[in-house]
Amino acid sequence: MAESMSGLNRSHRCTEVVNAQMGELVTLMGWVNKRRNLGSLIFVDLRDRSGLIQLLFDEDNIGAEGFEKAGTLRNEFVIAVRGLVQKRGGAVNENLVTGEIEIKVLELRVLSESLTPPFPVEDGIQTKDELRLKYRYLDLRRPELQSKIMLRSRTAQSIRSFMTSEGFLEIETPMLCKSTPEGARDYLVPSRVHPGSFYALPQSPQIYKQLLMCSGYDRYFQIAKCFRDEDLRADRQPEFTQIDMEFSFADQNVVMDLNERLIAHIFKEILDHDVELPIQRMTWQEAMERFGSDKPDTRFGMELKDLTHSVAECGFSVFANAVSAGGSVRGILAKGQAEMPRKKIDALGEFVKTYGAKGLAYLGINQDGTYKSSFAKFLTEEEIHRIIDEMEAQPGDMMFFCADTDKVVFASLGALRLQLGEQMGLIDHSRFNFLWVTEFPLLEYSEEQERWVAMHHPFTMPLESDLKYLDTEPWKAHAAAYDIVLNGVELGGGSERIYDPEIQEKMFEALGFTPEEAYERFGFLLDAFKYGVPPHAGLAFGFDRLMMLMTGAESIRDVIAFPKVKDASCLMTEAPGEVDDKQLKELCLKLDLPEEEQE
RNA sequence: GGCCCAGUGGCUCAGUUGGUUAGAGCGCCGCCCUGUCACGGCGGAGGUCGUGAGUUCGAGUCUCAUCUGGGUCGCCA
Repeated sequence: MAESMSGLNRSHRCTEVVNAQMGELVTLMGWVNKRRNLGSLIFVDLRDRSGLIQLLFDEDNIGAEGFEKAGTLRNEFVIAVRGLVQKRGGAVNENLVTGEIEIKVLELRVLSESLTPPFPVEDGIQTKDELRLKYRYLDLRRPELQSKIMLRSRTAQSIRSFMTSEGFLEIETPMLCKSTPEGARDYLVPSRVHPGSFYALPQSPQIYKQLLMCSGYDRYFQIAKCFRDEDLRADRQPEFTQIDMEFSFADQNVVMDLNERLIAHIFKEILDHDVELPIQRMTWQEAMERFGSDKPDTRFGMELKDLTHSVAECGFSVFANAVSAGGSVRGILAKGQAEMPRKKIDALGEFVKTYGAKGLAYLGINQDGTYKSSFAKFLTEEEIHRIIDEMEAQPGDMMFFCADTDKVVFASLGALRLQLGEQMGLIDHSRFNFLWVTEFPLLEYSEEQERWVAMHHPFTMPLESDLKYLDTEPWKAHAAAYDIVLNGVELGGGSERIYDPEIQEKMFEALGFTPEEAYERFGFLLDAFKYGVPPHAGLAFGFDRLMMLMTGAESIRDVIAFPKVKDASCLMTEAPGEVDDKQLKELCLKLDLPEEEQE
């Protein structure tokens, strides 16, 4: 039976008691983490979000009735105790902040009992995600998760105070927005008042923040919820949080400088880690050529080498054909891996196939100077030597090569590099390597839509030097767009924005919108640009990803209080769920489910 | 949508070439225990092996389908 806490006021959190006086009377409330019943002496570890403290129950202090009640305590009961702070009678527990003290309990109230939890509420459990997520409220009691969620809160606070001190205003933007045709799939919300019409949940506050610049707010930020109806990954949730910001009268250097200082501020304040400024910059082209990725992990080398010209005429037709088809041949060097067993090489070959590669050529140099290779037999000794020279390989080294279009070669070798870097233990996991990747292409070709789409978003300013391409060859243009990368994870991205309606209209044209379509979708923005708009630029961080990296979490789920699973459902609430006919009718909606999903 | 991995008491796992009554640790329940902190001791309960078909004299084990969760490619302005 639950008892009332009436008349008691919590005086401390558990670990805050270390600051109390010996002999002081304290009132604590929390969860039973563990009990140790020695017969006529009962120890209980009391837990709250601050940590643990040991409670001591014996009949002399709490009386017969109280002692009997203490005997009924079980894990996860919520209790309140009044008692005296004292030095432990037994050994000190070095593992606890409160290891030298304990509470001699004078009064116990059981505020709430608990069933036996379905998994242990403690760190280091191996319980399946499925069960943890169903009982998320229990999982969130575990110290390792609590520390991540609390770190997230402190980080948000740190961001707010920094941004505010830099003259940014925190302004909220709508959750019910207009659906945009570009970018990710929208989550739609039907309108009751406008039957047949839908709101969309924001993929980002992009347009609103640009309008705030039009309105003269100058420096805006928001810790904003965003929604994208796309498939999940270990670092991707359908609803997520961005640190979103926009600057007026600023170019990309202003944005990058402020964000470097923001990052340094957060890492110092929250992790006591010094971020070396300025953060290294690299163009998109350089990132692709050196690392095969637009988000390079710069914690280790093993960079790609371009062999296209060296092998263009060689006797291995796979290489020669790729080159004559306009593609490239590139390789990476795995130091000291010449002994790699065939089975492992084959596994790596299968691995790169998932990135579109048709195969993986390899060339190892044995210590005795002989070769272990899938293709050396097609080459002259001279051709082999040229490759070895270009790769800077030594006896004992292994080389891997990929020949295809640049897109496939970069994707395959970029992924292979990460895989090998991890397998060979080249990655120092204690490091935080930041990197700016700049000058992204303005457009990229969408095979699915059979047209050019904006790589960043349609409001991204082309580089001034590339404006000349807009009318005739827009795919050649690069953008004043930049991503910030941490340890190979895309943390955030931003750009200078178009503020000239003429350029914006050309951009829409390049994307294949007729002026009418562009006006239909973004007329309000184009109109706004006609009434005096400051040059502006901005950036948005993935807050969840930042927290994931700052806490060392393996999954983004560990830094989100109530995450969704792979199919975007919630195992705890079982959202999404069906709604009743009355609700549908009110919205003038009728279901038209595919055959196999009907009962 | 494709590919890969996993699913055995509450939890984590073991389970041999298919062969008696499916085991262990932790947890749980009961009794005992005055300095424990992975408390200890004694005893006990608890499993249609994710689900459904199939092969077989016989299936936790083999086959197929399916469900659930994870990872990944596509997708993610």
